[in-house]
Amino acid sequence: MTATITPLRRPRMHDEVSRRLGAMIVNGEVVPGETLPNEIALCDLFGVSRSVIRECLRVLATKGLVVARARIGTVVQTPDRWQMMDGDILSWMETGPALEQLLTSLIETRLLIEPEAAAMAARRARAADLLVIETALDDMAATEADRDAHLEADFAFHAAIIAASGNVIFGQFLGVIRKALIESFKRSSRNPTQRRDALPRHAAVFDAIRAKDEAGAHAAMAELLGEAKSILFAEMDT
Amino acid sequence: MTATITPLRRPRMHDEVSRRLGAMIVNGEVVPGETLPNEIALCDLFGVSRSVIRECLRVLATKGLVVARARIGTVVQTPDRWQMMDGDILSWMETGPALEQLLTSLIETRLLIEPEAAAMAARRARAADLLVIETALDDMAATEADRDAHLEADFAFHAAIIAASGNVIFGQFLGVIRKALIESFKRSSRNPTQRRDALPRHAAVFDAIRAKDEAGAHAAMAELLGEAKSILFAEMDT
DNA sequence: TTAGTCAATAAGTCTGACATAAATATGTGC
DNA sequence: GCACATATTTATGTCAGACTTATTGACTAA
Repeated sequence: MTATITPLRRPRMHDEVSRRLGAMIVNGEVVPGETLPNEIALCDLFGVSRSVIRECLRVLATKGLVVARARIGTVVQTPDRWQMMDGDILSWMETGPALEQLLTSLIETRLLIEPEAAAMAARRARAADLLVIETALDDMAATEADRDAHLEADFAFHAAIIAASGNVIFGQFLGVIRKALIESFKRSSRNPTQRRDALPRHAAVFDAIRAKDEAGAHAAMAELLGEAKSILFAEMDT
Repeated sequence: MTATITPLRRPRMHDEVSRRLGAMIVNGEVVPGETLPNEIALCDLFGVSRSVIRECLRVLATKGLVVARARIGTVVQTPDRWQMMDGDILSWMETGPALEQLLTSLIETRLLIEPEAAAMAARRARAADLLVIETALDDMAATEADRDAHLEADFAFHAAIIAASGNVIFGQFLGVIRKALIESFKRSSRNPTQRRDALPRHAAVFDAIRAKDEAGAHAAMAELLGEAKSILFAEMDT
């Protein structure tokens, strides 16, 4: 029995159509500046009603991929307007330079944010925060046999530290990072690499936070991520 | 003639309804876990058709504010699912603890990201990148009389450095930061404070980048933002 | 030229119907 | 009386077709 079970929502037409249309855009099959076929034409193309098409276009517009204007049509936007922090855009991207740039940017940002979050946690963490972090650490130790559950506990550890940092923006990141890692593992169709000394490295971060050692927490997290970084880059090169 | 004129799109019903419904959610008038009135009831409440209501709910769902489930209804999500990097959520929030926490988080993140971006720009910037930064700097000098244009050039300066860093995620931030600052100025209904020595400080950042002095660029940007930070906090206290 | 008018087009809105998923109620056999 | 299967209810999801409105580009008159 796997540890994490996704709620498994039923398929909705507009989700599928959004995915396909969105993928066409983020993969450059439709160039920015270009206008999509009009709504009626899209109905014919996808074989769905106009309601479905319109809801898709609303979704894509909310993600910044397109803008709809009367009489003009729905025009594709330049990538700088895309909401990259939305996990969907990431998962719609096919392997290629654009995805690689996005992943590299995400990793760079993570390397910047998480050590700082650990330092902030060391400064601000309350007893309850520490307990959540420690629980995640215990879960990691207890689930070394079950890869999925172990990975889940690993994420929970990082999430707990970021939560303890008190910065709500940092939390948004981890969500995207998580999706990026899962996507990355899915594509390379092999299980996440797990180093033997991962656990003590995680524990080192926790110890520093508990000791309110800001610099130590920063360094320990940087150390931990340096490892994660090389692993992900190895995945990407596959 | 002001420098920046917004395109001035026509009003769309579902934009207005999204704004109102979204504001109700982000301001806690509807508690996470609670289900909204069903679509028919919302039609009556807002006096619009179901198409409009449905497109709104799709927008709010895309922003992570709600999730729609058959038979259950549309249920409000907890804030950790909200796409905080979306500028709308920020601008829908009324003054209060939640907004203040979000702004504080954004500023903390900015203080972390921009100096790093400057350092990366110092390492990676090509001639074309430097030219864009320098042009923005010249614009700042040339528009000291016109506040709007000056602020615009200021943003362009930061945007150019972030673009030169080559990190696409950093760019997403500046978009939100920009909205946050504009909102902040709008609410306090006074013009952005501008220090007399702002220009030389900006120039110092550019000089360090041009000289490929990573540490210097980092420090100069941190210095510049330390100032910006105190200004924004002063605005918030008003 | 310039300004005003008009037709064409695509998004935006409205209406009403039916399909489908899921929680609740109802019934049936043991 | 209990467990399991079935029906009902209720909300979202989808469909169809009509009408409205904004915007452009072409046409026309001063």
